Amino acid sequence: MNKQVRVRFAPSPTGPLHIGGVRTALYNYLFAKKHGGDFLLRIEDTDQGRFVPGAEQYIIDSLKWAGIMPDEGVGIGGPHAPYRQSERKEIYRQYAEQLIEDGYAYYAFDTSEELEKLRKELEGSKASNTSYSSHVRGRMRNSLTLPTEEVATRMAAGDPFVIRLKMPENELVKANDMVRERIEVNTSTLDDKVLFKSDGFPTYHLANVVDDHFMEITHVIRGEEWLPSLPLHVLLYRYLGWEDTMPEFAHLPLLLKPDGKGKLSKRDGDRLGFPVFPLQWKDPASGELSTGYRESGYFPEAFINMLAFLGWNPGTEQEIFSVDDLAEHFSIEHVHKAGAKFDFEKAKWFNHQYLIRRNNEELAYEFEKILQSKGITVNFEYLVTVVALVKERVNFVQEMWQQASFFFIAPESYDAEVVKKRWKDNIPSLIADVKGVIRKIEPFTAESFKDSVHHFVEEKQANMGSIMNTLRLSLVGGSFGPDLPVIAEMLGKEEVISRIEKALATIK
RNA sequence: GGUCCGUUCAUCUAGGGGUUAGGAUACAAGGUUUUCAUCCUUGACACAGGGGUUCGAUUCCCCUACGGACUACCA
Repeated sequence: MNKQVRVRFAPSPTGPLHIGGVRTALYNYLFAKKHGGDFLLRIEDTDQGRFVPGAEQYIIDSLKWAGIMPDEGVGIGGPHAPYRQSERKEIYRQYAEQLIEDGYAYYAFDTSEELEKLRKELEGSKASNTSYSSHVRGRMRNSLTLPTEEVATRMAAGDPFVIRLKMPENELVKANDMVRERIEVNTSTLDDKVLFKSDGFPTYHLANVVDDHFMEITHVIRGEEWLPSLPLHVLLYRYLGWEDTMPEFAHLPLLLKPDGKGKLSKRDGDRLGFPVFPLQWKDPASGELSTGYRESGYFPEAFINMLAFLGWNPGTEQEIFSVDDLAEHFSIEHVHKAGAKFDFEKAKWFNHQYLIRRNNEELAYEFEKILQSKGITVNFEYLVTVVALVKERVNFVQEMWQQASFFFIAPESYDAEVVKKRWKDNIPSLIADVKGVIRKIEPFTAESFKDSVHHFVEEKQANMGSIMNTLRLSLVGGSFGPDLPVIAEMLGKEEVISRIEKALATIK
């Protein structure tokens, strides 16, 4: 039975998508592409209380930026529309009711106070199962304990109720996980999960199973936080009569904090100074702004490549993969079992790798935008040459400014350390002499500049290092940058002379 | 507390009953670059611990430790 592969990414619009979510989406996408299947985006907005305006659009925009385009789903449509669970609300209740009819679920009328009381009592006891379960359901207020008439009366009166799964006692549920293989759990350790809430919405567990079934999902690839509820989901498929078409499951390792322990969170990004979101996000409630990978200068391809390697590897030593390459080589078998600590240094390295592979025109185009924002306009050909000279030295396009600003404007100041180290007492007169030599160079090229300076140094029996480095200091303002003769040629004779004069007049 | 999952260099990871335990990032040293960066070479750095099974265990099993997730009318 070679069914068409169909996978889904099903986030909740409760805030900005964090990079762990993007990775989950990515793995789903890669799996679908690898198998020629479909990747769908479903929005799980069954919790009205946690709904955050803008979060859904943020998810869509993030996926788009990352190049993870769904084949169907919210914002796209498709044969199983709608893909937003709030718009599918009417579908779920009948399945919850069906479970009750078949004896697998029941109505519960317990108030939150009663539930709170139960929780306190159970936590204080030595009970191995401290939840609403088969051990206690017999003494709670539900359709299993209440007389049939009272249940009917309550229902007719519109009393609030939930529908809970009647978790069987002492049954071994066997489930398979593509990453971890066999998982076995005794149902006595599980609880009677709420499937249908008193506000008329299903919980994740019900909605997820119903939707995955009707949307013909073949593989559920999701975060490891769902592993504990896998047995419940398996039971749900079984009780709903869908076990023969139940999808396969793969639970992905979590993304952990770079330092210390625990799941990666927004706070870590703030604390350690790196983005945890793909795109910038402004919290609608607090107005707080969080930066994103896009705004930090990451190429989406580099971001994706970096993310792909957090928990997966190709089994070879290749590390640079385009999205298409990833799709071709991806396999669940190579997903690591343990959580991955996020390594920001490696993320930067990935971006550098993509940056140096980009063609100069494209980079020049990006860099031009930054220059324009600083009020600098410059010949594009010149810019392409500058980019070619500095691209190896930066991780991000915006870093080109600090590496190349001297190509556009004369240094405003001179690196104090370099001045201290190089600008000795004999330098000003030597540099003034070099200036005279430079003035005579014709034509003014990197080659002729180099030859003239060499010749000068020999004649004066001066120290080459001190001349070149002080010239560099004069032209760029510090001890960095590409080959000095090349810089000189780019700048042109007049500019070089003027910068030397400025340095002579300014330093010390 | 309970349930489940996990544990190879600092980090991401490969491997897998017999290996000099491999690669990448970061780090260090040297070379190249008369600067810086790149680049090249080299270096240091790991199988959590204890029991088994076995001729042999880092690899398989058990226990412990540690870490994580879950334990809501949240997903």
